[in-house]
Amino acid sequence: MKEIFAGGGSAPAPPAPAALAAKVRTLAPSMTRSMQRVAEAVADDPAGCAALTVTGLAELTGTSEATVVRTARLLGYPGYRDLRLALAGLAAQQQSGRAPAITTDIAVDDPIADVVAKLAYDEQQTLADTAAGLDTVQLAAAVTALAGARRTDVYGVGASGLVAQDLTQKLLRIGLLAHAHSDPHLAVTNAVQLRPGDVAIAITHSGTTGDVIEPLRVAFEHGATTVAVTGRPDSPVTQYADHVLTTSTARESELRPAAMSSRTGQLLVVDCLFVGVAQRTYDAAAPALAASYEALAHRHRAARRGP
Amino acid sequence: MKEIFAGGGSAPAPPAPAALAAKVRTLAPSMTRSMQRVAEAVADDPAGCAALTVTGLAELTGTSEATVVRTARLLGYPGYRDLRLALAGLAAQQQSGRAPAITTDIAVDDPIADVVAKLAYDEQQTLADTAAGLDTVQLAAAVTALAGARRTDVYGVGASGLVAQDLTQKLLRIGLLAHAHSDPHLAVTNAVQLRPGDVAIAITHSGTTGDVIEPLRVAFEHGATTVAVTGRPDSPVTQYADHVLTTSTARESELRPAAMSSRTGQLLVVDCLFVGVAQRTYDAAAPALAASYEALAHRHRAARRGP
DNA sequence: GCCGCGCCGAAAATATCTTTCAGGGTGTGA
DNA sequence: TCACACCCTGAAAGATATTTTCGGCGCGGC
Repeated sequence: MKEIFAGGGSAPAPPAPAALAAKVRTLAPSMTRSMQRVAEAVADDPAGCAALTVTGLAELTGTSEATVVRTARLLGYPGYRDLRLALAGLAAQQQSGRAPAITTDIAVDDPIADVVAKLAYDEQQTLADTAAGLDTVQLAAAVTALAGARRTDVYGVGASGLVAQDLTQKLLRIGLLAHAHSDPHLAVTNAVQLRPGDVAIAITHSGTTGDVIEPLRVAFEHGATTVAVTGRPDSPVTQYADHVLTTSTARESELRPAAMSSRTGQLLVVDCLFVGVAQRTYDAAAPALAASYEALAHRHRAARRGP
Repeated sequence: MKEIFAGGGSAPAPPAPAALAAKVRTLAPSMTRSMQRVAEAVADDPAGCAALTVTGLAELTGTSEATVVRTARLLGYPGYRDLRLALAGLAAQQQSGRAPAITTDIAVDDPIADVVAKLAYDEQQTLADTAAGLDTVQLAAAVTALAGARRTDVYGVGASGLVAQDLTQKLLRIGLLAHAHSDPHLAVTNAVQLRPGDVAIAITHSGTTGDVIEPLRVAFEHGATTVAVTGRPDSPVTQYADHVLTTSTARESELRPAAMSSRTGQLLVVDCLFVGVAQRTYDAAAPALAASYEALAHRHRAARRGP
């Protein structure tokens, strides 16, 4: 984190320290075939690849040096040299730290205890990857925009719609004006009302959901500050986003649809946004939170025991 | 050239992985003045040195490249390149080792990066705790009931309402008849329709939410199989629950409302239920999942590039 | 004071990494 | 169906980084 370059234009993208496996999964879909081979080799055996030179890795993956360098660039490093360094770090972490654990997928005949263990592990992994890959500069910018917004609209459909609602509920609790839209038509008609100083947030894992992109585009063109929460930082939705917050993409499969693991990462991002805003507006947020808690008290029955 | 084979027979010592600081101290007495300066710099700030080239490190220590290489050799590495790799690994290890220090609560003035780390850590903890505390027998029973249910009603209000909707969405996707109720009146009027063989699920963290307990009670009294997903296994809601699924309760505080961490555990339970049911009804669930995926395809825009 | 020993750094030699450029494949539009 | 354009891909040239070589210089012994 203390990297030398203070540089800093728009998106310097800090070289991932240990969020590499996550980044590979996140960016893999936007890679060409050859680059995917390289990325796969790297994610598969960080230690082994760290011991290889560009030429070695190129030969191993049956590609050329140029492709290896290109892949390193795509992953956010200045060149292969730095990727190799990060790889060595990752290898060390893996060796010393946690066990590789359960790498297998969920099978149809897995006992229920295994299902629990695998799902829990997977979601933990998603959280760790998302946290590691989250661009705190973008996050801070989004928080600032939210904290000062006149109103905030959040777009999401399907599973992401629930995440949108979750964010809205939280923001309302601290006194902010927020609304979640899952109806594409209403979303667009509302987006037209937005103006500079307002905030629009689109939540979509694939980044290609037209029903969510469209209102964000409208909001963007009306001058609102736009934020995209997506698992694909190069997807269409980011075209209209001032700030992009990337969630991790975990393995998915037949019994484990994308919606399941993506949701976990999205919720973490949403929580971060919420806490960030609550910090910024603490004087107003704290009493608002207390008040909303108080207001619900009478709807709870006394517990048999306990506090 | 020598990169490939570790060569052989009488290799005196494999490159130290992390025992570098110790090695420096051990070998320091046998070093020349210049080499000591290099070794000291390396032991002092592995991360910083890993970012430097031979020339950079030589300048930093006021020595020459040759000396740096000689030092690397003395420490047991083939050359500076490999020392640097080990250094990067060491730095990564040190950094990750520092991570568990985030046991403290989120403060108002925490930098955003800390917020992300703390939230992620907390939610991971919640997942681990929930997975560990989940009664697989109860879970299996609930899955069996769900898989054979004529219809399923899920009750939840507030943040838990979103979890209820999440479960409903999933069950619908695999062809089960499910409905989420967050309106207490409608929930009760629907609960009256339930009969043996049907399933009712109540989701409430505190276990004391009257709006959720009431419909579950009605369902229970009408002979439906009832399930409670709650953080308090001894709370009122469990009175009317045939099966109780316990979620973990993480720390909460002013800036971290209960809704945030409880939701994570609830979603894990919901995911487990879903996967469990999908396993049991695989022959019907798999094509249903595929179909729902297919149905959405045309609502996605093409990504900028693809595999 | 002279000599030998070995540490030290500048510069050459080599390996490694990066960039450039042109060939080839793929999908698209006519 | 054919032609076009785009973009992936790898070979080789160009730039950096690392390693080796070699001669100077200080230090202690005689």
